[in-house]
Amino acid sequence: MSRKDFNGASAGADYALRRGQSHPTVKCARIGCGLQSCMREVPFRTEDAALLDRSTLVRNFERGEEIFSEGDSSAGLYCVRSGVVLLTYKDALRADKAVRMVGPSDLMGYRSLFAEEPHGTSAEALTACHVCFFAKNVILRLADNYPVFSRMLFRELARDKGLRRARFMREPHLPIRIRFADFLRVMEQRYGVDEGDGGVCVQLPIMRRQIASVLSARPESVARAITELEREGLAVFDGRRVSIPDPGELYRIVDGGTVAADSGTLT
Amino acid sequence: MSRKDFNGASAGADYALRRGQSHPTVKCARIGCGLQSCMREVPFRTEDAALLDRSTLVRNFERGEEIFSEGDSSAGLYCVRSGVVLLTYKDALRADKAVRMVGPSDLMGYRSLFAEEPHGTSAEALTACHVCFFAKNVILRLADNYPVFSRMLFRELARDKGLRRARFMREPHLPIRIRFADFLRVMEQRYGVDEGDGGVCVQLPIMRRQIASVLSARPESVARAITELEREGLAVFDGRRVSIPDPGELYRIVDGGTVAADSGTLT
DNA sequence: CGTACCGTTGAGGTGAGTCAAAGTAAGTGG
DNA sequence: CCACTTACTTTGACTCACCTCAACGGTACG
Repeated sequence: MSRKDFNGASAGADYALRRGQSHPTVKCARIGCGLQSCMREVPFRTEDAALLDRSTLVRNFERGEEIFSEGDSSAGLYCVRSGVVLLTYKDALRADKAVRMVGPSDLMGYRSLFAEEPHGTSAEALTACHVCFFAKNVILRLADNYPVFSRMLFRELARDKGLRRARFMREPHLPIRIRFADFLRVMEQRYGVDEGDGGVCVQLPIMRRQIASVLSARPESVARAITELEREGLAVFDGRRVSIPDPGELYRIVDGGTVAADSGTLT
Repeated sequence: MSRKDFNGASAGADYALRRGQSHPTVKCARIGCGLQSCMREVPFRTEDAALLDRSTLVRNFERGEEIFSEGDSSAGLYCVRSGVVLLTYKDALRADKAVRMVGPSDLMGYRSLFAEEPHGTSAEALTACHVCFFAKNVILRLADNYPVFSRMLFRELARDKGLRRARFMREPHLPIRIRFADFLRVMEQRYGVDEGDGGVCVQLPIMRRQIASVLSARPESVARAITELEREGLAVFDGRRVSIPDPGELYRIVDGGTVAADSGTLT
C-alpha cells in the first residue's frame, strides 16, 4: 500500500495563519462533507472562512492506499467525500481489526486530533475515494474562537453519524448471520436503490474479503451467510449486486432476536 | 435495582445561573475526580468556579444500584470518586453487553451530554461507590466560555483514561485466556499491592459473574481460565484475592501472542 | 438447619475458524 | 479470439474454543 501525505495542507495553513490574510469574498466552497451543515450555521468572520477554505485539501486515493497509519501523529481532520474507508488497528495477535467504516461526509481522525495523541487506527481506502483534509491548527483555532463551532463539531463527533453505530461493528459476539444482515441494512441505507415493487437493490462498494474484515469474520463465513440468506429467499446475490425483495423481513433478523428473547416468539 | 436521581443538581444549577450569584472566596473543593487537573489550569472567574462548586453533587450508590439508564436523557456529567461502575447496553438479543468499566476519577455520561441524545448505556454500580455529578447546563456554559476548558475536557474524553483501552474490552474475539490476563493487568494497575518479592497482590473489586460480563463471557469460562492460570503457576486465587508471583510472566500472555505471531516463538 | 447465592467442575453441543480444493471472473499477452 | 495467469469466491471436511446444561461444594444469613 502506497501512501500520500497531506503535508502541504499543514504548511499552507501555517503560512496563512502567520500572514493573517483576509479574503472578504471567498466562500467555503471546498468544505463540503459532514462539516458543511455545521459551517453554515456558524457565523465565521470572513477571514476565518477564507482561512479554512484556503487550508483545505482534497486528495484522491486508489483502492488499497493508506490515508493515515496507526502510530502517525495527527495532522488534522479528515472527511470522506466519496468512496469507503476502513479504520483498523492491529490487535494483540497483529491481525487487522476493523473499528469503523467511513463513508461520504463522515469524519475521521478526530480522536487523535483532540487527544493530541498518535492515530490509534490506520485508514485504508476500500474503494477509490476522495478525501478532504482540514489542517489541525486551523480546526483547533476555529474551535477555540467559535464556541458554537466547537459545540457543533463535538456534537457531530459524539453522535458519530458514520457507519459505526451499526451492530455488526459493535457486537462481534453476535452470530455472523445477524451481523451480516445488519451490514446489509447499513449498506442499503447508504447505497440502496428502490426497485418499485417494495424491493431494494444495493451495489456493494466492497468485496467479500473486505466485508469479512469489517465483520471481524472470515471470507468463507461471509460466503456461507450469503448462501444461507439466499436459501431462505431473503436476498439474491449476483457478485456485488444484492437484491432484497422484502427489506423488512431481512432486517427482522437483526431486530427479531430482540423481540423473541423479550416477549416470546411473535408471528 | 433501585435508582437515585441527581435532579436536585440540575435544579440547583438553574437557580444559580438565574441568580448570577458570586462567591469570591469559594474553591472548587468538591470537584475532584478526573476534572481536577483540568480545573486547576483553567483561569475560571471566581463566580464561575463557585457556580461549578455549588451545582456539583456527590452521591453514594450500593452495589447493583443503577446510576443512569439506557434511554434516559442526559442530565450532566458523572465522575466516579470511588468504586467501580459498569456501563452496559442491551444488545440485539437483549443481553447486557459491557462497554466500559469506570473507576475512580473516570468520567462517564459525556457522550450523551455532548451528543444531546439519550444515554446509550446504563451505568450500574458493581461495588458501593461515590459518584460526583456536574449539571449539564453548567458544564456546557463553562465549555462555551472557556475554550481552554473545552479543549482540555475534550482531550481528556478523547484520551479516555479509563479502563476502556484495555484489550479485554476492545477485542472480544481474542481467547478468554488472553482477555482475562489483560483484565488482571488492568485491575493490578489500579488495585494492586506490591508484595516485596516482586509479586503483586490484587483484591478484585468485583465477583466472577461481573468479571464474565466485562469479558463478554460466561462465569464458567472465567472459572476455567482461573484454574488454567493456577495450574500453570501464573497466579493464585483465593476468592477475590489474587496473588501474582511474576506479573511480567502473566502479562506475557497478553503481549506474547503479538511477538510470537510477528517474529516466531521467542524463549 | 434450610435457603440462597456464589463458584467450580464435568459432559455434550455448536458456531465459526482452518485447511484444502474447485469454480468463477477479470486481466494479459500472443 | 483464445490460452494463460491471477485474484476472488464458494463449498466441503475437520477442528476447537466457548456456550449450555446440570450437578456439587462452599459460605453467608435468616
